[in-house]
Amino acid sequence: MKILAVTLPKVRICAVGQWPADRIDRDGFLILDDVVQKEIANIASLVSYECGEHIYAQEAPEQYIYVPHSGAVRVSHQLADGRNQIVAFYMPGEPFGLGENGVYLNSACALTDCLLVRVPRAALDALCEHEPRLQQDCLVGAMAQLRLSQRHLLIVTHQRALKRVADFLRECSRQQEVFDPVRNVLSLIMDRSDIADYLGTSVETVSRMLGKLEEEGLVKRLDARSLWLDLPRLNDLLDN
Amino acid sequence: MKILAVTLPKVRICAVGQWPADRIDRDGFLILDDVVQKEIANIASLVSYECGEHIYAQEAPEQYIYVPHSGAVRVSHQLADGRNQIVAFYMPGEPFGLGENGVYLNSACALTDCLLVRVPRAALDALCEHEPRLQQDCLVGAMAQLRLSQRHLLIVTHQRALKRVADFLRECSRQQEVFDPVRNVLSLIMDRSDIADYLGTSVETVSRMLGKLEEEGLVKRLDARSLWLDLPRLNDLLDN
DNA sequence: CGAAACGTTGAAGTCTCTCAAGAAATGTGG
DNA sequence: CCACATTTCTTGAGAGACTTCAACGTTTCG
Repeated sequence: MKILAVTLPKVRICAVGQWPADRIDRDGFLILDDVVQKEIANIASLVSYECGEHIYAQEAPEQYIYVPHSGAVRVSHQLADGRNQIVAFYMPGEPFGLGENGVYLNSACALTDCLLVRVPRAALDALCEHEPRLQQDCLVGAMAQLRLSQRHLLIVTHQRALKRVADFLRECSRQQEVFDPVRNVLSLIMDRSDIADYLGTSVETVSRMLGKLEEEGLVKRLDARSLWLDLPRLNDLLDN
Repeated sequence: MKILAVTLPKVRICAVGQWPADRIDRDGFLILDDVVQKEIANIASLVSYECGEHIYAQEAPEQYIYVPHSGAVRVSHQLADGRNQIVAFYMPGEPFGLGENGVYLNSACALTDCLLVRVPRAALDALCEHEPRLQQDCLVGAMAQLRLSQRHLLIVTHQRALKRVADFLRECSRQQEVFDPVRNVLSLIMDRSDIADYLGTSVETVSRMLGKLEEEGLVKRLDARSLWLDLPRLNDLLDN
């Protein structure tokens, strides 16, 4: 981890579908007014992590909220028996760092090299006290995460492995950072075991389901991390 | 559904473990200051539902936030194939009514006869604008729900059916409304299929796992809805 | 009392996991 | 740049858990 001493870039918060249209800029990020941006800049810092580097650990004191500026982050929960549930992957603009009773609930790890905006929680809370607008944005953000979490639950409990994998690919293809809509090629930023841990299954099953999707022609493995997708047919599969 | 024309009781919001100790009263509810209570009373109404009655439907316009005053509520999500995932059960003091893009994400149904405090969302949003304290309480509440949802995911994906059922019983036994700690008897308010849909399994499996727990002496079925529990041994099972 | 809903139990079948081995990709040192 | 080690991915086979289908017992309620 390195704290960068450059001026903080504007905090960009991913906002599509959550906020009213007049609060979203053309890139799909939330518009914060200049005063708030400035006040955040006063308390936040920009930090960089290398691929694979640990950001915080489950049970560690909950000090910061993070917002990725570039790169991607994996947040997961370790169980007593050593298994691992990936709670979510975070892309630029998606805040993470949920705690409970002052400690982090999960651990976070850099999936790629990344730059994060890091905001001390206490200072953010204080700032929210006299910036109701920001407070509300936090609420809207938390509810968005709740919806995602509920959706995750639905997919993982009520779909067979094949659909889970297909759904995962579709969700990934929504992230413009990793999907080339011209060639229809998805560049996975995570390995098979991350996918398995996210979907609540095993690496072998993920691999087999990719094989099955490939047999059916819905997917083609260009290499392990690059997948050509037939999105219309994936949608068909998932919606019926 | 019946709208009751009595004076609104104090809104009581379940708060244990989420808010600082000085904001929680002796019964474990959140203390709202009198001004806020009054303003909520101005916009809220008290409504009653009979057991089994429908409260709102998935996809219906998101009009209200509800807080149970008495009774219990089941919130579930219907899938295209007709299956059902129960997202959560709500007991007195636990607000529910999550939406997205102006429509409810799930449907809600009265599990028992119940009284609910019903707050129009628009009015609540407006009230929050000049009551930062209330806004913050909403945020804290949303994060609590997010934690619950993540926990639900962990249990359902990473535990075998036996432990899922055991965990479910333990969680239920935390609700003083349904657990008699003297006799160690849990009164289930939901039927087997609700439990199955909550745990992402089938009624038959729930029944079999109860049988297995009973064989081991961790549970005794007094009747279908009344279970004697050996909590220490249930904890043992779950923590190892 | 009889019908209907709910709960339990049994048996067969399916899906997924685990274990194991081989293939492909990645990295390292000469 | 190549040989080798290591990691990651894929594929196969057997075992185990859960689901589904079916039947039967129990409770509830008109």
